[in-house]
Amino acid sequence: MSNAEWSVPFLMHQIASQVMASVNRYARAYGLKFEGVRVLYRLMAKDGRAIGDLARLTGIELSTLSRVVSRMEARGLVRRVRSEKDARGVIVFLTPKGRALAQQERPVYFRDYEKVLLAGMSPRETEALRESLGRMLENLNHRAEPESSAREPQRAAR
Amino acid sequence: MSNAEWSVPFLMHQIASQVMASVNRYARAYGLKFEGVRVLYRLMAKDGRAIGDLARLTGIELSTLSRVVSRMEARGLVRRVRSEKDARGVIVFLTPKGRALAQQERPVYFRDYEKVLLAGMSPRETEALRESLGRMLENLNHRAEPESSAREPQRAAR
DNA sequence: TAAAATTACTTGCACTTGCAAATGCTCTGC
DNA sequence: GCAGAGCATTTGCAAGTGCAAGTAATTTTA
Repeated sequence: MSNAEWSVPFLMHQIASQVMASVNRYARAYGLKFEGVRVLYRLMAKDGRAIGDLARLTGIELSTLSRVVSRMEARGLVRRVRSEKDARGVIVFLTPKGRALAQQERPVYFRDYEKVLLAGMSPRETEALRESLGRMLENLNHRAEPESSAREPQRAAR
Repeated sequence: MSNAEWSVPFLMHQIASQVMASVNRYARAYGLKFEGVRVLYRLMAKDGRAIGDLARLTGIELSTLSRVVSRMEARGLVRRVRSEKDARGVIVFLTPKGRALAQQERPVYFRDYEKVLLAGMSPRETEALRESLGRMLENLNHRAEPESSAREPQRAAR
């Protein structure tokens, strides 16, 4: 029975957090972090989204995302517009500047990091990997917490 | 050409950060976060490690880790001992309490989260996945930043 | 063998985060 | 058509984070 540090969740975390740290260092030059980059790309795929939709799509916590968007807005990458249909909601749009940045930096995240990670793998292997990742994401979204299997955290050690 | 949000680094991040958030919520009951859990497990595999080694192993930033260890120490889970061989170094040991906690909670992270992620996959598929993850981790550790492929971040937009 | 460089951590600081509470809208039932 | 419930988002606050600058010990170098 191998070490917990080699379980899939830990491996994923290890890899993802290293990539994220690297992206953060890189993206600092234009005032973004990984989360901001992700928002940019989501808006590239479909512009004009509610904050809550972005949060659900990216898995970023709502209040965090609200502030991420604020910073992006301050940098002129996106713009908030109060929804006309429902004045509670805020719709986020890319500005031309934001669009240009996404276009310009896309290869870095989309191709370069992927290239590093997938180095030495066969197309068959990367295809299988991509599929497994998709599956895991679905699994997560359908059953977020693993309370299925056990007790609640009941110790109030705080 | 598909969307950047479906590239491997992004997928990994999405999955890992959701798991991490879930672990954080769960582990809060006994005052830990994912990083603390990881330290616990690393020490279970081999007790008595230098802070720097732990940082390298886990990929956690050194100063962050130093403080993670401080908090764990304050909770009585680990103990710092100044190294005798090299008085610059600090060796971190599990306390009985820390060991007990790791033992008790291991299934949650080791089995339960893995179960959620891997639901519906064949043994063959999970084996391939595990191998791919290992490969990616190696790739990262051998070539951390993707500056290989392109320009430096030269805009000083700050 | 003493200054200089290096290593191993820790700390100060400015900033970011997540939760909980607040704000400001909209819908429901009566 | 208005009180109360329910949403979408923002904000206050108490931690936590990463970088840069310390501190302290060791190794290198001249």
